[in-house]
Amino acid sequence: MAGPTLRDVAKRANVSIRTVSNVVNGYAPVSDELRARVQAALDELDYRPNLIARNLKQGRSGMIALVVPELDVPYFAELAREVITAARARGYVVMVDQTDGDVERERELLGRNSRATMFDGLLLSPLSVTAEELRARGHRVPIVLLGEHIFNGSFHHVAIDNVSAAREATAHLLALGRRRVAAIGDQPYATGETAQLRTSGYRQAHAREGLEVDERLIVPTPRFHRRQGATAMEQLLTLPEPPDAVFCYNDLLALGAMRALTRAGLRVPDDVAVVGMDDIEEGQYSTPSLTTVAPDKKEIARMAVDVLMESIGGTPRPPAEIVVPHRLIVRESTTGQAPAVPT
Amino acid sequence: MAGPTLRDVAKRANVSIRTVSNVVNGYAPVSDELRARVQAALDELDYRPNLIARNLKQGRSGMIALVVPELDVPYFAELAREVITAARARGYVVMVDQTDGDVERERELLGRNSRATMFDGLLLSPLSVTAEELRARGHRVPIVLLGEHIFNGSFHHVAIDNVSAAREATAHLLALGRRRVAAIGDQPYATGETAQLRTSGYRQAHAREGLEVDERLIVPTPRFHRRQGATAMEQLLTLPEPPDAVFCYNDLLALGAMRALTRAGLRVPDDVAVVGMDDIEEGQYSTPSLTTVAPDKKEIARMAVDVLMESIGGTPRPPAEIVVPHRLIVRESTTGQAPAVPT
DNA sequence: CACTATGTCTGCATCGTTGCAGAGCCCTCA
DNA sequence: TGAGGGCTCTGCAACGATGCAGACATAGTG
Repeated sequence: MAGPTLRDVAKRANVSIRTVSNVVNGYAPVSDELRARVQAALDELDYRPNLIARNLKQGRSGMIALVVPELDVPYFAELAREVITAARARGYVVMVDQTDGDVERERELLGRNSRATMFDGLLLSPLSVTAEELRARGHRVPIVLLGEHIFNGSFHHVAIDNVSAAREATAHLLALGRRRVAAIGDQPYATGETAQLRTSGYRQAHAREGLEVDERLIVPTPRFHRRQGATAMEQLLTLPEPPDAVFCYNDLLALGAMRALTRAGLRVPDDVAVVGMDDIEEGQYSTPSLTTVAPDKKEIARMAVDVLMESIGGTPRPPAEIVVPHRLIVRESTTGQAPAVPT
Repeated sequence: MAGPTLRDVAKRANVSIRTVSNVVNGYAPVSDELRARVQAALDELDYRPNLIARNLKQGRSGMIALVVPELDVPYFAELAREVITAARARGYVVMVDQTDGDVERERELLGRNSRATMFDGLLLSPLSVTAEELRARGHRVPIVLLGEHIFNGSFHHVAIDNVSAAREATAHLLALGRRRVAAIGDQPYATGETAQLRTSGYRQAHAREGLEVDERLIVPTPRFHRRQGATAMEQLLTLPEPPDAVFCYNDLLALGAMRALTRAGLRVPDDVAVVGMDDIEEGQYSTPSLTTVAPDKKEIARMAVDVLMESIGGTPRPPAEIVVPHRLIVRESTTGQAPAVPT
């Protein structure tokens, strides 16, 4: 089972362990003849370095962990892809874990026996655990927060400007002449900070147009899945004056809402226009295709990994809030116009 | 940066390193008084065990790797979720990596300096690398193959019965009275073994009904993304006698195909019925919702992890091909009937 | 020719943890 | 009283690799 070690190779080539190590790593000059002899032994035994041992000696593992609530939520899957790619470019591999939004699971990360010590750094997209709590618990491993929770000065944090993003999405609907614009996805409680930012963008857009917000049009949802979007939409349709547009706090909610609208026999965007957030690929292929606010995921991943690398590298900057650009992508669900080709 | 070690704690509590280790692990009996003293020191220093050192000593890491072509392909994301859950139940964590279907990246896994040595086992969903090649290269780590490639006797392999699955999907379309059933996703070359199995199921379904297959209705696609589905569908629509149904080799192709149909002004399923494979969540919320063949992903993940654990545990069984159940889920894209509630 | 510089190669210590074997100590029982 | 046994606790070695300092041989210099 266990493979050959440096010692085995050294014995076979009749050299010191250290020399084999040097050949493997190309660290020190080794004469051609000896190198050949060692290389032969390496090949014959099919030597593979034991990375765990190397890690122990070097005090680093070359691994970072990415912790997200749910990996099968497209936004996180797409983000994970970018993080893996970005980390790879820096010579790191990524361990992906999901917490299912379970506070306990998120807390485990910080606990006494957490696996966190195995990693050089942590990228965390927390759902339930608060930054306060994160700070309170000891942490020995550099952490960068992704997308969720507001800045509290304790951690690096990479996200888009949620208020502007939501304001622009809502403004787009208002500019189309819609006057009863609903919002799906508010979370008026402690861990719903991101959702609250979006609600406040939604309000700002109305305020700038001098419009009142009908509070009944703001529908909170505990989670951001298709199902909640559908349910919220159904609920909105029972209002005496149903909405003529909906701003959903992510694309999954929007897709669920569109599904509910279609089922109710309504047309998108003719009867109700729909906007989402996240720009998941699915929204390009839905019927109708989905207008959305696209965060620059590549950039989020790249910045997060970069900042984490810096923290690991030992030049820790003071915690910074890094704002990544976003842009509104207009598709059929608000204009009825098919864009030329799905991008 | 570096945290306190057992030695630091031992010094503080004025006991031997070994005793601290015993307290941490609960291995040996320790008197209450001493345990309290050690525990106090542990708490004061906020000791966290160095898992890398533990791993080195114990010769296992408690990590397995899951390697998939693309993490943002919903099927793989959903599978990854199940694998992570299944592994977690067995006390393992999962490192997820993606190869982008790049042969080189897949080969790296097996190379001299592969990270594979860091893991106790490997779950591999290969796209380009052949099982032959996998076998040819040395591998010291237990490997279980997922879903792709046919059995060649060298590895454990977990998958559904692709031939039956494709046959049932096609038969469903034929049973609805469709007579020009197209197939999107064939891959008539070395690494397209899974696709070929599906094509052969497609042919079997026709044969059982005594029907000829129009070869022009079989459209190969290099990859299984929405875009290829749309392109293939567009191509099919240019035929003198376009199809009245399509069997797509996965759900993404099917969603792309539906998008192309809608854009061409055709109705699903009235003009063209569509079936996919994989049962990704997106298909429950598409318009129309998507009829599909659902592999039991939970079971795939569970079996794969179980078999891998066995191999790791040192009771290696001879490589087995494990067939996991699947079932046809009928939705609007073939019958026009909305199921009661998206499940 | 003595002396330093250079180029190769090696042994020892170490990373932080756990396995193993055994040292004390106290208690029990013949 | 003394042998035997159980309970605690400890030191040493080892997992497999790398950092460091130095040994040795050869080459270069005045």
